[in-house]
Amino acid sequence: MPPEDAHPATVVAKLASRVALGAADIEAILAVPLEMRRWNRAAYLTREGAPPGRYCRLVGSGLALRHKLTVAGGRQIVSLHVPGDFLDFQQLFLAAADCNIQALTPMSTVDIDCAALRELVLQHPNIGSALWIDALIEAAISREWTVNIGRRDARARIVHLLCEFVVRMRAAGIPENNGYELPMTQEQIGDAIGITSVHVNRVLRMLAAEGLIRRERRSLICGDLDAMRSAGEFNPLYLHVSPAAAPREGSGLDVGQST
Amino acid sequence: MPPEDAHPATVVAKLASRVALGAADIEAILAVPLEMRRWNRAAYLTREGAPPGRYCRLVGSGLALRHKLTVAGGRQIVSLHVPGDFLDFQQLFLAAADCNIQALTPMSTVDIDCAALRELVLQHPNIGSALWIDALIEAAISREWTVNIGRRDARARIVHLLCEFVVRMRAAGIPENNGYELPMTQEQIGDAIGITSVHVNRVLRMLAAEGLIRRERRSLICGDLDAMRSAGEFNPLYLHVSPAAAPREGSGLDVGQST
DNA sequence: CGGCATTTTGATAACCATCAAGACGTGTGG
DNA sequence: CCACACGTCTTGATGGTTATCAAAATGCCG
Repeated sequence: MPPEDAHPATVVAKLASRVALGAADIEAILAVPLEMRRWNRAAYLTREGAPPGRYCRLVGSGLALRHKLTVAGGRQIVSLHVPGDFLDFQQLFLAAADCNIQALTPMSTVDIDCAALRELVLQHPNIGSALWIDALIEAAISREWTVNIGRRDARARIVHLLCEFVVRMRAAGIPENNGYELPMTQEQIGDAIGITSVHVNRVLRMLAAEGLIRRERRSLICGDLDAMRSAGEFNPLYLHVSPAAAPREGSGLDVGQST
Repeated sequence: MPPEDAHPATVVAKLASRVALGAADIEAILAVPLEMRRWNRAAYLTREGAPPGRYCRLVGSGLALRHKLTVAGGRQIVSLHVPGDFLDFQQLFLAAADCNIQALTPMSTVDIDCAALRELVLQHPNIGSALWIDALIEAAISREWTVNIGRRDARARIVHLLCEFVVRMRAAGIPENNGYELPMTQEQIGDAIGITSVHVNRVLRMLAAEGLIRRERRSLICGDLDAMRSAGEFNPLYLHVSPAAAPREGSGLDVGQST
């Protein structure tokens, strides 16, 4: 399933989706050395506390996540990353990673030399803007996760997670194939929304019984999107997807302004 | 209590704390028009959904917070901001605010013209780096809040919040006066860590009975810092405070590398 | 001094965690 | 191709943490 998409065009396309690039920008990007790397499921790309590595990576194909472990042995997944997402801006400017980065599925990354990318960001305003936008959206997503975990019940949390996943996959340009499958185990879902896998199981079968979701193998699929949106209190404003990029009115997950 | 500290030196000092500035950088900063503004307690600086305003602000004195409201009427505070913190990088690059910004105490902000700051960030690599560092640390804090809310019980959550507050105030250079007072109501504390004010009350009196914290008026004060750190599973790595900036070994809140 | 926000306390119930054990599936190796 | 092993899912029983509701006490501010 993961394609062989590791060339510079990936990076150009990613940045161009955020901001208009000039010829000089594109030339500069193409001049930066890139590498593609493949990762097995569950492979660690970075560990908490590790000093910056040589590369700053973005997801080429597949899915990644970041998580932190608590002293008590608990685990909290703090973010999910779809193709096109940068994984570790921290590498560029901070002295240590504050969380673990792990492959959720078999995946590939496009690895950019940190020093070169830092130059690109700091010397080319358009590229700098594009990365700023990415980082700020990531921060907004993180805040919404906090809200989700802090102020919604288990049912709404799961639904909200799924809604966000669908909108982000669409915005990333991943073609839909009878819905998007979220390939997480029930334990991983629990770790993402702050409940136990046992409770995830019970809520999931309730949702399936209601027809809100479908379940296949190790995956979840959105069923009734409109119902999902209201059940999950989902308002995609925080994803800052441009209306142009958000496909299909009436699909139940429009990007509107409503409060 | 809030001083009259709105001149450019505040901004220079803030940025210089993150990265070494050259003469040209400082000159550029000093050339940017600044304004100081005062806010009453509970005043809204920004509302969710609002388009970018003219100014990007940083806290001069006092405390601010950001929060989001849920459809069900709940409220989640997603961040707390101490003097020196930038409040809304989003203004610079995104089309709408994704959460509300509100004054926790009477406070002042240093307001920087957005266009001018954007120029500064994109044209001056050192200044760009400084803001990147700030934004990345803010993101790391947001992730830790997610962990706190998702995977710790009410007692540890409160203690963790207090520990973080102390370290951040110290790092911000706020002089300590028999400990730092966190001036939040029990309802606000509940909204920050995802529990109800009633439960906050019960946990708070337990903590006070143990001597872990002191309570005065509408404030909380750290008592036994070493005990706090372990009770809150607090590891300040994620705050990325440079060891040099972290005062006083043995104070119980050292910035170490331990997992 | 009065009004209002905040804190406090108690009683009850909901939601979710925990523990345990069995069923199911999926991938691997013989 | 089958058998086995292991991860994942499922289910039940029980208990704990926290929410909810209500009301009184306290303290702050004008």
